[in-house]
Amino acid sequence: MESLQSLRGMVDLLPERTPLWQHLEATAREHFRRAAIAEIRTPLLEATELFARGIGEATDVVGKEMYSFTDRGERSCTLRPEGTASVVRAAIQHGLLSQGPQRLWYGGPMFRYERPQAGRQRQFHQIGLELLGVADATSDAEAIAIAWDLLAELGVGGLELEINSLGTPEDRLRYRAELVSWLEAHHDQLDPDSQNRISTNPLRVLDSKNPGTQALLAGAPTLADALAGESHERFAWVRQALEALGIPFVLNPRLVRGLDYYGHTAFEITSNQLGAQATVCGGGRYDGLVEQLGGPPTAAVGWAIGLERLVLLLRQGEAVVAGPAPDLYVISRGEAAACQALLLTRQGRQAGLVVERDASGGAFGKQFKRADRSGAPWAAVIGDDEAAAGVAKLKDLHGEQPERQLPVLQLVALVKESLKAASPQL
RNA sequence: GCGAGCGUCGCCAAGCGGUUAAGGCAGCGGCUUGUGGUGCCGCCAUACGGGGGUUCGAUUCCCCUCGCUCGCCCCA
Repeated sequence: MESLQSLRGMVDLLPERTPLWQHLEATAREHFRRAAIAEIRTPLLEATELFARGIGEATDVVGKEMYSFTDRGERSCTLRPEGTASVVRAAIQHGLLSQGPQRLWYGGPMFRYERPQAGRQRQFHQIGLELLGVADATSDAEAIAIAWDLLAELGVGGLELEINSLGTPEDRLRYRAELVSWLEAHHDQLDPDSQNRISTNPLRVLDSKNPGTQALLAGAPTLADALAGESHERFAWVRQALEALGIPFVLNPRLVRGLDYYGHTAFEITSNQLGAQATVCGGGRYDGLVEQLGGPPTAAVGWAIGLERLVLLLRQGEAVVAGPAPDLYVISRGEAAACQALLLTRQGRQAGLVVERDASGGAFGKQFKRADRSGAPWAAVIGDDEAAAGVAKLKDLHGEQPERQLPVLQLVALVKESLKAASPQL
């Protein structure tokens, strides 16, 4: 038989890696708990229209990166490419917004049909925060602070927070018109990609990586100049709040987010150690989205962290999280002994111990070899004699304590005692 | 969607036109038929991603294809 492989861009997370992921998820959960943010879980599959309306028809994500198909009921369905649209949809659908501001987080897989490369997969994982129904500038800073502190606690160094203001929809419309006419006037000096974007998504020309274009852009009208006075004031408040919190940031007037729903504050947290995909966390304010998806006018701000990229950074810092070693490794030989060993194993587990049982039935020598490799401090040995007597031998694998023979319940209690002595906080 | 590099055992990796296709790690078995961590011995790719071609002969050269990796685009 020909063997099968996972689909392109779909990655298996092997047992060696899962402890690190669990650590990361647990840390994130704890930060959300302390920030009084509740978890929301929404389906992976949504109506295609949700993303078309929410993210924007003209964006790359919607235009060419979605996993869409028609189901048996002739509905166009899409595997979610991001989390915000679903969360907003759920909040509207269940009337959450009439119950006051919603502080929500989510996590899980997202799907985008792209060419895989460093820090980019077709199925990838995000955790994200959405604050719905909060309009004040300090909430923007609060959202950023939660992300910043989480990344800091995980031990990710060398991060940079970049912020910008995209202003109101009117600001952007006005600026867009200015920029387009300027770009058209300089059409011949632009790189081909940027020339195309004049008609598709002119704001994105601003963060072109083409050096010639970047140099040229120095003379282009800036978004900051196009902002109305109120937008300016609002952005000043956000910066002031960040300063008050002691969170360092750099202004990046060229920072333009690729999803249509962003306005006012936009930010990214980047690392120079990630290769081409430098953004670990991206987010901003999206005051118009709820209404656009059929809900009441609702101000909102949020972000998402890419877990694969985070893991990349953590692994560079050698932040290795070891899997758990068992407290007790159970060895047996013979049918009656195996049964007794299983009983001991279960009693140990019921008492809260981590117990691994060797089911090979092989030579004791081999079983001890595996016991040693498991890292367990104790081994319990049951052969025919012990099985007949209803006892087990307890062997100290790390220390020098002599081997003892005792009834299984006492053995479990003894191992528990020894662990308590080793780490009193248990 | 475009560009570049790479594909030899579960992992790392030599071989670069004729080899029994090295070696290391892991795994399995034994020395040690009931006691580990060391050591020693044995086993572990008719097979070099797949398909064509060139050649007396191809893992080694050429073409196609698939996959991986990195970059562009885009984004977390």
